[in-house]
This record gives sequence, C-alpha cells and structure tokens, in this order.
Amino acid sequence: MTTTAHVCDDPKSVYLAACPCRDMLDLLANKWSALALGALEDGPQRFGALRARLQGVSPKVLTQTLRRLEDHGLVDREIYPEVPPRVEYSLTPLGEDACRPLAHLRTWVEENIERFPASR
Amino acid sequence: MTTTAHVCDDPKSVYLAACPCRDMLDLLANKWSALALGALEDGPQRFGALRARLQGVSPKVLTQTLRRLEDHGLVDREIYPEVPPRVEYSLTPLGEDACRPLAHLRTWVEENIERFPASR
DNA sequence: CAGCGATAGTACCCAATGGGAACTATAGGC
DNA sequence: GCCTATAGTTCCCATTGGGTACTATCGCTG
Repeated sequence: MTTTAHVCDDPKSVYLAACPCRDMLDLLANKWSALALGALEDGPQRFGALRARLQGVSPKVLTQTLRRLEDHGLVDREIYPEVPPRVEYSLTPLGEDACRPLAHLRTWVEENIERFPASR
Repeated sequence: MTTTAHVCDDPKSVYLAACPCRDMLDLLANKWSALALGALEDGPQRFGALRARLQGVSPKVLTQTLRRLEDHGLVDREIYPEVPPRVEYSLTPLGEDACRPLAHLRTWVEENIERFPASR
C-alpha cells in the first residue's frame, strides 16, 4: 500500500483517518489506559497493586491494557524471576509525558462531576 | 439501590468503580467523543460537516457519539424543520469546558507522535 | 511428603460495542 | 416523474470488552 510510505509528508492530525496520530489518540483516549498511566505516576507498581487501584478492572483487561501501553513505549515491564512471580510496571519518559494531559482530563472530570445532569 | 442515594458522601475519584466520575471519564476518554467535541469548538456544525471532519466515522457511530454527548449535557442538538433536514450541533457551556483537557490531549498526541516507536 | 497460599497471568466463553453498507423520508428542481 | 440532498435508521457481522475459572511455581505448614 502506498499509504504507509509517505505518511511523514502529511500534516499530523488526529482528524485524518490514516495518520498514526489517530491510533495514538485511540490508545490514550481510553478509560483503562488513562487510569493505568495515572496510577503509575506514583512510581513503579506490581500487577496486583494496579489491579487493586483500578477498581473494577478484570485481570484480562488489565493485562491487555498494560501490554498495549508497553508495545507503544509508554510503560516498561520488568519481570523478576521469583516465586511467586513478581512483575513491576513503570512509566517510560514518554509515558510520563503522556500523563500530563491525561491527569488534566481526570481532574477535570472529578472537579466538574456535579455539573453533569446524569449524575444528579 | 443504596448506591445512588449518598454518592455525594464518597470522595469523588475516577478510580472508584461506583463513582459517577468513572462513567464521565469513560464518555470523554473516547476517540470519537474527543474528536467530535474538538470539531465543535469551531462553532455549531451540521451532521454532514462533522461527518466530513471526523474522517473514517460511520454515520451510525457518529449519531451514537453525538447522542451520548447530548444526553450528558455536553452538546446541544437543534433541529430545523426544513427539507432536506438540517440539524445543528453545538457545545453547551459544560461542553466548552470539557474541550480544554481534550484539546491538550489531542495536541499532545500530534506534537509527540514522532516519539512513538510504532509510528516509525 | 501432601496439600496450601501467593502472584501474574492465560483460556474460555459470552455480551456489548464498533463499524460498514444499504435503506428511508421529504420536497424542490429538472 | 425522477433525481438530489440531508440526517439519520436498520441490519448484519467482526472486533473488542469483560468475567470466571484455571494454571504454573515454589516455599511453607502440618
């Protein structure tokens, strides 16, 4: 396909379906991604700790979310060869930077929740 | 159920599964919601115009997205009784405010897209 | 030495959602 | 009488989301 070849010539915009920005927005504009990255702002954490903080997340979905973030270079996954297993997740520099807009979003929601008609 | 009654006593956090913040985050942390609200920042627009700006969106999904935003008080939907039909979508004050964190997220993605390994 | 517990998942299954193509109603213009 | 334009809706299917149950491993306990 010719689409993958000269993407760099295109203006980068999340509004263009073929732009990689679209995929990144899809990754970050996601409930569990936003929560997982926010939790990792406090420092490296184990799978079980993340699962406890992200109330309501199932282990499968948490694994999917973390793997996707890892694949895109937002989190690191370190496996310690111990028994029982220990795996620590942490933010990469890119992940730390991505946390800022996501933190804005989370705090905006919490500060403005009263204004939403559905929540009254 | 007792959960709806004294929600206001709970600390508001997107990390609590039962908090209404969680639903709002789910609404806003969504690709199409973020794009639709961003498009409406330029002023009221018709369905067809939004469909053209949000490249790749199907009419069904766009309708779903806009209805959901309308139900939560983020956008207004005005129907003009004309033929062919004309429907204009616009931001409510709450929707305008919600645009700020979403705009940060969109621009952060566009400005940092080169740093993502998957896009190289 | 046979269970038991702890951790980080995976396997399996089902429901919800995402998403596309085709269809609808209406009135003006040709 | 037919074509066009608009804002959807309907139907269908593939993908994803999501929950529950299960697994592997080793130290510890009885």
